Amino acid sequence: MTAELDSIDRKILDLLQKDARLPNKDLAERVGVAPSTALERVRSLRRRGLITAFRAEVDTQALGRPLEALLALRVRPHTSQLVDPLRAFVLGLPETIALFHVAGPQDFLVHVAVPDADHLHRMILERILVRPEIVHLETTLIFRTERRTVQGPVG
Amino acid sequence: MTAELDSIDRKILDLLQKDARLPNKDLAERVGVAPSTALERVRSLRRRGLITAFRAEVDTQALGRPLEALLALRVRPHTSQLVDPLRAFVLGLPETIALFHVAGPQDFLVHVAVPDADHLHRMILERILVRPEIVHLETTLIFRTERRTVQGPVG
DNA sequence: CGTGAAAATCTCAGAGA
DNA sequence: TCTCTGAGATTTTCACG
Repeated sequence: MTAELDSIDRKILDLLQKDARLPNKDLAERVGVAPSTALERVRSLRRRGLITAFRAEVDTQALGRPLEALLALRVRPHTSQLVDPLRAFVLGLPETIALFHVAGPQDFLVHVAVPDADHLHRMILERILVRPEIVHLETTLIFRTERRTVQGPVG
Repeated sequence: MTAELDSIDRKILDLLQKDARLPNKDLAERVGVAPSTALERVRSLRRRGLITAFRAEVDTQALGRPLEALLALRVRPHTSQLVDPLRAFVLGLPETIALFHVAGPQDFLVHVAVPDADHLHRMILERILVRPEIVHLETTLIFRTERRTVQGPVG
């Protein structure tokens, strides 16, 4: 079937989340199968949609954007006529890292990385708040972001 | 120096964020240099800390955890004696995808992926709120998460 | 799921701009 | 300092058992 994962699949997912470039030969050895088998497992995981992409992670600090923040946006009226273009707009901003469309009074959380507080301030005033559909904005500075690898079905 | 990026570096960062497994030969061709040069560029980007990792992205929905949420935690007293163990605890939860340590009254935002609302509910009651240092928790459901590739220095 | 061999790629030393 | 060429070493990949 489509969602059955055995222990080999789970090990592969774990290893490739830590290093997407792990050579197939090494991957095979670490999970205890032949390289051809590992290759087919990885392909299957991609086909079934469990692995969606292989991505390089870039350090925004090294890129000259050491300051991260979350912008909580309230959009009114909350219709797709307004929401869809806004989403496209936000994702088009070079400062944006991620966008969460959330339930509750704050409709969007925008994760941004910027060079400094002044840049953030100007960006908010000159590019975000000028949009009339945004009726409220709250800024939260991020001290630190940490990510985990995702394991299989929990609990 | 350490932070200078030319247009080739920027193209490489862009391409590898979209596909970390792009063969070096193809990468070289796309950015217009010899394979050996592309190889050295990528190594240099890693050495200089611009590329921090190559990771496979896993679909939490396909993994049986279709529901995402953000948990805003307030920790009191906000001392490293309490905060550091809490951070380790949260990052150890299998439900956790990411952890933001933020400024403001909500000290932490925990991004989680769970099988369903019931699981989320039980997790919060039985594993989070039982910790006495957590004096407040607010749950925000996520309808949709979207990520962008990170570009070079902004505006 | 594994074996084995062909095809493709990676990687480095050496040379050149 | 940065890049390219060329070729040997390694890996990827597939047909078949």
